[in-house]
Amino acid sequence: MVKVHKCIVGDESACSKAGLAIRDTLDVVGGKWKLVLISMLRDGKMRFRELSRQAEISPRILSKELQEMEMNGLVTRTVCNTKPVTVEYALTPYSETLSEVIIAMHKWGVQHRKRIIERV
Amino acid sequence: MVKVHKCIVGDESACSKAGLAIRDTLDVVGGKWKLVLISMLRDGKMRFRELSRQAEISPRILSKELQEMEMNGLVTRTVCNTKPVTVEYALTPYSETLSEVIIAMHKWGVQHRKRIIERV
DNA sequence: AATACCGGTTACAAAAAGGATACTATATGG
DNA sequence: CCATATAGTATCCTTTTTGTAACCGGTATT
Repeated sequence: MVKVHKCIVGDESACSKAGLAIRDTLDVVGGKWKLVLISMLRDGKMRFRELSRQAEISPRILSKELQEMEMNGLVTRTVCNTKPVTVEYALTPYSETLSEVIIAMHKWGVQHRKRIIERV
Repeated sequence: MVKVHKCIVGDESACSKAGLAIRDTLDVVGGKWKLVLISMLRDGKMRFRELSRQAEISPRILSKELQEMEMNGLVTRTVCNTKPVTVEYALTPYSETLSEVIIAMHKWGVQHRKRIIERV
């Protein structure tokens, strides 16, 4: 399940110009939910239902997203021996390499919202 | 065409937990192409065909993406009085507020690719 | 006239993403 | 026995996104 874009050797310029690195990142963390979920999990581990409710994401999609993120080494899935079985999702250390991205996007979202609202 | 997510007043916690700011950012700059195009335009203005060829993006999609980015104040479109009419697309000053995001994603893409390749 | 380049648009098709609903199975409390 | 809660899965369907191919109007070259 390794995803990296083809890059012709010696064609560095074209590759970098076409935003190869950006596309690699988007392959792992693109889409509507992954960055949002990671952002939420930064406050601490959460259970499936909890994530589903707070993000308002359907179980089907949530399940799929979490599996993909697990495969990419971004989250761990832990089954707990509780009365009704619960499952905890938590970020891995590797996911912390994404913090710059998350923080930058969070900051931008906040300032952009201000910009939009202030000029009503 | 203003896009910001609803946020119930006084419900700050739930909103921030659900990654509201991240979603706002993704609304403007999410999808397969916008960040790639901005990243390319950071090296200087480009014409329509140039962008289309280098990014390997079809004219239809490119046109749509550029229009959306123009509406969001991220790029400018300038028609030039040349032999066959050419059109230049360039980043706006506002788009520079995205540079942290772009740089972070670029860096992550590069390091992630390394990580993937080194453990073949 | 024929060709080719520019910046697109139109019509159509395919694929990916997302969502609604119901349902599995286990277990607790009433 | 019934309701509720847990974590999902299965099925079906709609929406969004992306792509392909052809084409237009204009200009320049051959």
